[in-house]
Amino acid sequence: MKKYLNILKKCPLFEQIEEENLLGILGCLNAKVESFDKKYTILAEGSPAKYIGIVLSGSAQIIQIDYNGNRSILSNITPPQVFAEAFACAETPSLPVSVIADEPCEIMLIDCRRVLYTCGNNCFFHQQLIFNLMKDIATKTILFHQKIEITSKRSTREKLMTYLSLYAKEANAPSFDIPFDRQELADYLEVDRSGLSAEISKLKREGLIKCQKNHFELL
Amino acid sequence: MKKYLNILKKCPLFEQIEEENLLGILGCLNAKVESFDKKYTILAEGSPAKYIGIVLSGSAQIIQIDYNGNRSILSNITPPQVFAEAFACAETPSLPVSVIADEPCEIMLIDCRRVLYTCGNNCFFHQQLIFNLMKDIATKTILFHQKIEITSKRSTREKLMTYLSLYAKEANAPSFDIPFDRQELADYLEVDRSGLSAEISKLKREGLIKCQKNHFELL
DNA sequence: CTCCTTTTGTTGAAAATTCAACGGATTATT
DNA sequence: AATAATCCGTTGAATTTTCAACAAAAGGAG
Repeated sequence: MKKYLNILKKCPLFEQIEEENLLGILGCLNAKVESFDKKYTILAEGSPAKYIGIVLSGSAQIIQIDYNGNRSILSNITPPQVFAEAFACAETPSLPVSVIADEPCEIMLIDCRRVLYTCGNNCFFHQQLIFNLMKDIATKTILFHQKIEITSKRSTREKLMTYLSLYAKEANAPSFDIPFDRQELADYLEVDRSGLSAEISKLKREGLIKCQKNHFELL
Repeated sequence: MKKYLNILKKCPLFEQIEEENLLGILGCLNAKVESFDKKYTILAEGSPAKYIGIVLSGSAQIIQIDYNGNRSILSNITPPQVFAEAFACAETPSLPVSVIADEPCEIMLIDCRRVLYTCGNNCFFHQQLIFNLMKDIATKTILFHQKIEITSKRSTREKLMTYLSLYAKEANAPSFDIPFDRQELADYLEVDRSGLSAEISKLKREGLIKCQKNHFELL
């Protein structure tokens, strides 16, 4: 566990918690670490929503696949972000999404009941964890609002430009790398891939953006 | 305040709080009640995100209007639901949405700092409120997932059927009233109103649904 | 370095959505 | 009860998106 401390102390779940207490807390929470290769399923849709996940290395995606096989990407998560926490905390019986390794990654899994309910020991830290979870879930809600703002646009062009503008604002720079390849970006924006490629080319020709692979620049 | 107790004791924010303590807590939170006529703005986009709202009577809508004037409806809220709590708890500087009265309504507004931070008095209840907020925001996140699941479908028909199916599941009945008129439903599904009307007619002709105004039945 | 796989851009045709406009129906107002 | 305002379904044209197929480019494996 020790080698993960540098990541974990930056994790929103452990905000305001002293580093020297962290190892003890992890023990009390019965935290486990697992490794996953690229494309492997970390948490499967339909399985019990009892775990709070933390990305320690690599990256993962939250996805949903409908009965037609269409993939929808809800978000991309990187260290030291938390995932699946809302489902666990809302005590949803089963997960409505899958979490997939986007590259080889190490994931910490914590049974949410260990976080939400006290265990009888000296659990001074529970209140802080619950407060942190509340903040974290609230922040995620904001991100979902952004995704809805993006996908509520009616055209591929507007969806893309809204996404890029928000990303630039977040990155605080007009030039940045996005965490998606073309198909993934299409699945995030909820549009057709070939149409998206065509629209990117058009925006380039019009001199509104520059783009090479997943590097974009707003002009 | 007394006349609102019956609603407030059912409010997710006050879960597990004894009714006899509620009035005192409301005082400590400095809760205010305001009335709004239909179509009036309860909280405006861009204003500081400091209030947690509770619908005491009537109903309200969370909406977003883009630079083209297109309205997007994020959700419809009825008593005793809470709103704007995620923005307040995430300490977002300003609201990215507006809250509008959908019919005449009474709204309780609470400054979120009174909830999140202790005031020096006998604030035994803060921990419970924070726990309740966490649960409530987590539940809202699930609802956003549902909205994304609906709007990620590529056709008006699929969006509508997904919406109706989820609504029927929620209502636990094949027949139900939705809280939207046609234009509002279109703005929730993120589609064109006239196209939506046409699609509803088509589904009726095909015998897949029955519908009169805002009453729907899945066949 | 070569072969194989995956990703990406392009194209054209089919299908769907949007848009504007209109009339009928319903609801609210005076 | 009459009038005004709003809501709703329909239509056809214009625009967009989707879909399928293909070839070029990039990346990975041996």
